[in-house]
Amino acid sequence: MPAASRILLVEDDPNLGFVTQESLERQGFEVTLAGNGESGYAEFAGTVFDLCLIDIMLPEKDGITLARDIRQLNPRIPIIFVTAKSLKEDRIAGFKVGCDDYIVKPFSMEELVLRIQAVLRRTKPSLIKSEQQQYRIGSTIFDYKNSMLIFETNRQKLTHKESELLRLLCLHLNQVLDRQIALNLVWGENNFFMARSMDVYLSKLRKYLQHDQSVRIENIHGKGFKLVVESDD
Amino acid sequence: MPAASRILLVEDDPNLGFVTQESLERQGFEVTLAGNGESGYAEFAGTVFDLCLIDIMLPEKDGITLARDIRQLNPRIPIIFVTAKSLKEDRIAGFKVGCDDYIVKPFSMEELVLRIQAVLRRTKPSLIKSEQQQYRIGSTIFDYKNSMLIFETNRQKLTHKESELLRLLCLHLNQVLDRQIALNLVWGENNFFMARSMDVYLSKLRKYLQHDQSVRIENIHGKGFKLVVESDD
DNA sequence: TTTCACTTTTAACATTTTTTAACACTTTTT
DNA sequence: AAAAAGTGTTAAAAAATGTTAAAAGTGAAA
Repeated sequence: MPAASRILLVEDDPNLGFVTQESLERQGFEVTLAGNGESGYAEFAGTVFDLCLIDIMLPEKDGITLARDIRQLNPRIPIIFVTAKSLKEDRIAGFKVGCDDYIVKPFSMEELVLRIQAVLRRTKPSLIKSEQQQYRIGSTIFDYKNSMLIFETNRQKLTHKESELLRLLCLHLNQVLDRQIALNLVWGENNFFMARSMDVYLSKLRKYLQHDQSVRIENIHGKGFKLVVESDD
Repeated sequence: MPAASRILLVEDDPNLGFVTQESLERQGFEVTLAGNGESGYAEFAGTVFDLCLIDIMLPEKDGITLARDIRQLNPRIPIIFVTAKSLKEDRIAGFKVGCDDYIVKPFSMEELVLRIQAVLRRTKPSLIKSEQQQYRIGSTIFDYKNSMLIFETNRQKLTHKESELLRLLCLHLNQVLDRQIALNLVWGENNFFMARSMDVYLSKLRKYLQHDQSVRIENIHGKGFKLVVESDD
């Protein structure tokens, strides 16, 4: 069991800060919360972190400046920016290239956690090497790395999007996967047509899994989807 | 471990300037940022640099003038120009001859870094001598320097473009190589026909590598390609 | 210069992946 | 109950990719 990833969270809104800290700690991260850029910098200078989560709009020392200063200390530290929706396109284009990912307020903890894990998986593979590349869905095996579903002697190759969506469902096994989150993470955007496209993909995944009686993809109306596996204990 | 390459970046847009500086520093370069031609010239006169990255459109002293003045001080310094897309063809043709490479805004940091490395490799081979000239792809050896693929007793000579494309894939081993970036770097332009041409090359590379069961070139629809090597650990 | 060998691009056609449209059905709201 | 919103499914359309072969380009040798 690898040590927990250490996250520096810099957020000036105390409420959002506490809630985020708690949620991330519940997910097994070690989180240090700083309320402004100055103390964020001080924390970073004094401790070793695996990732920084920085609000762009900070009083005094803004997030981008802080990120620059932090990178001065450690050029390779992964940084995720938190931005308000109101930011102009060009401003976004500007900082996009300077960070590993970004998330738009208001965001769900679930999406945040998934983004953090994705960044850590890319940048510090050793930290989450234990992450499984194969998922067991009832008596079906989902080989994510090779985009393959294996049931008895049948092998079904999956396309990239099928594979990404199914992986998200697996990560939420027997829990609800929120529609918006899935759209943001797999399709990158969130409009009517992409939503319909996702429905088509869910239909495909259901077809691939239909031979396995103990498995189904349920819809929670207005919320999302749940990959349900009946336990045969 | 060679010392970091020192880059003089002259860019008047502060946001883009900072972001670019950060990203390059993250890649291990030492970057000095100047906000206009005058201070750029002053910096160059006072310090030793390995490469200059100059925006064409600068207030007061424009990029081309600055480059000329800099070359007066050091005729062999590599220069990369940054240009806006709007520039007229003839203007581009004009400055192309005066620099080692150029990149069109908006660009991705990934592409910029690859271009810088390519220029340094050409002009200051000693600075990145540590760069490997041979890549291991599964049980196949790719000898980039000699444009040769070696598998057991088979040797396959590669053409220049085959070799460049394969090298890019190797640099992104098990990661996605963006289509646009590959096109910009290997073909220099990015249109329908060049894209089709690249597909033909990918097909050729697949054929060369097909004997090696642990190697494949995957397509990520709409994104790019990934050279995947199954680890046999 | 012409020829030859080789590289690269273009064209053509097959296939795969993704999106869009259409229609039936379900759930929630009014 | 009727209307509206949401979902399930299938098929068609559009876009992207894989592959092969012919055409065009290139440079060196005869």
